Amino acid sequence: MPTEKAAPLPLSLRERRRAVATREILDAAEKLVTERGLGDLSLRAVARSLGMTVQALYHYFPSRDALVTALVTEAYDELADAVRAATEPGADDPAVPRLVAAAEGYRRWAVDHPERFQLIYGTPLRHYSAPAGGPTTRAMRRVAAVIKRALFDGFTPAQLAAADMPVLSSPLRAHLEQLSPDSLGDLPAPAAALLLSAWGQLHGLVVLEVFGHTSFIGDHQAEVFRTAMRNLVQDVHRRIPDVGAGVGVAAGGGGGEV
Amino acid sequence: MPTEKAAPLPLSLRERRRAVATREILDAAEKLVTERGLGDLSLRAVARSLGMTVQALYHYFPSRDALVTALVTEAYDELADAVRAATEPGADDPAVPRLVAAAEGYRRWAVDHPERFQLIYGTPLRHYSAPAGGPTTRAMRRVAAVIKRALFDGFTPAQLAAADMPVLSSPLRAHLEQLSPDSLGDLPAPAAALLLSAWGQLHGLVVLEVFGHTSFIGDHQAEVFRTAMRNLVQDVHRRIPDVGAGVGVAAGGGGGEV
DNA sequence: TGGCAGTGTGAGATTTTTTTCACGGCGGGG
DNA sequence: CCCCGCCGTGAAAAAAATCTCACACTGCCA
Repeated sequence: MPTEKAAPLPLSLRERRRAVATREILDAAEKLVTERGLGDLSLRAVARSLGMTVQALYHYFPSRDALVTALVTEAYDELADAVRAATEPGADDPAVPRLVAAAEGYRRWAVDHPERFQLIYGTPLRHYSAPAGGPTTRAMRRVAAVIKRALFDGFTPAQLAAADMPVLSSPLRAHLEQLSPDSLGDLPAPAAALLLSAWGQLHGLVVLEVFGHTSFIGDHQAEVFRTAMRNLVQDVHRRIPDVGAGVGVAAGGGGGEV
Repeated sequence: MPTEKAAPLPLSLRERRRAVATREILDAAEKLVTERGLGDLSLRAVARSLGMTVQALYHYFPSRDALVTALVTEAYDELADAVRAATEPGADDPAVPRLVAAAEGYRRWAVDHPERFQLIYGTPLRHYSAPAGGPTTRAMRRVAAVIKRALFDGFTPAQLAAADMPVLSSPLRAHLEQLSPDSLGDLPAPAAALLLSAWGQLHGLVVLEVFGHTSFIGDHQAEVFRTAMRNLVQDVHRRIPDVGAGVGVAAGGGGGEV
């Protein structure tokens, strides 16, 4: 519930009841999705599972798509929170690099909520497309921001600017550096490209697992993922120079400090 | 059409017509998917676009799911063919590493056929799940096999066995090496893990792009992808020792073999 | 040449979906 | 205190989906 903060506004009782009801509807929808699967998501089903009639829901959501949009947004937010929580200090073994912790938080949430992950990163709903520039887009960026922090916190802008990356074309450099600062705009172009690359690897393995394309690995998914992420950290550190004080980078050359 | 090979069997004319009709149905379905989107895929729609009635289709496919399975299988096969073709010698600039060529073939097919890619790697169809161990599974493995060849052809088993990877648990090693040889069973465990990692990165970037999560990159998707893949090749080569010629790790600088 | 299998149509049963409209009760704010 | 608005139900419109059953034509195989 990241949406309740410092709001001691004199909420009318009416509004409180409305908020509660809305919350119940969303919870029912999420429960329905996790239990019966994405294919059975419909206003009717949600209403049934609440013991209400379909028409009542229209007092809370103007259309089915609005409900879906709310669900998608919440899923993004929960994913972002999960990753953030996983990277918080003391959350885990401090010997684990931040990026690995973040990646495992990402994967953990995905395998714990496969349907909702598919809701976000698949396209499982007929005739639904997220409103352009809507809340889902913003929530999406929030996830990216969390990953960005997990990847780059602890590095100086100078280090990032000197990342060892192939030469990028100047149009691309310009485009990347002109983006909104709350997405990737505050990064030097090579660092932005590096982030995309890392996110790609992270996301790719999770997607393959959640969508069942690596089932032949059996019970060892977690271990495979972890080794891949350790390698990723190594590779990233090899590309970011150690000007001045290198903290975590000892891990880079060594790979040793298991 | 990878399914027609050395089959001068005395096909009955009846059977020929049947084959043609089946082919037409599949083509119509694919056209429909690419033009109207995945949400509108249904037997009725396919029938309409062929000027036939729904019931006739049941003479060719016993159910909607059977048709979908055929579509999925064909999509896998086409993807595999596209990757294979991209890696064939002379297909492209020989200075481009094989893995990069394969990756770009993979991406190319995905962005050229986004709906069919989503059909494979998303879950866009209500109440459809592929038959376990069915043709889709085999077609899936074919894709993996092509990528495996693109990654590892040119390396000796000794090199692969000596890949610089974190220590894998012995259960995992055992599991990986006991897999069927036509998937990953013929690889040393570290190489198998490396393949999964590389496939993950490759797939992840493509998925993010095709599903619209990196639209902020605009027209530069291809360039971002290409640099990421070049880095991937570098990283892979850094992990596979160059027994004999000592070029390997110098490649850190030597991404230069452009 | 005779019959049957293959191929198509017509009609329909059944289910499900989203969404709108009209109406009733209850409670809270002016 | 009273009225307006919120919240819920009942009924129904409109559309679309899969799949079955009975029937007709046609051309191929024996």
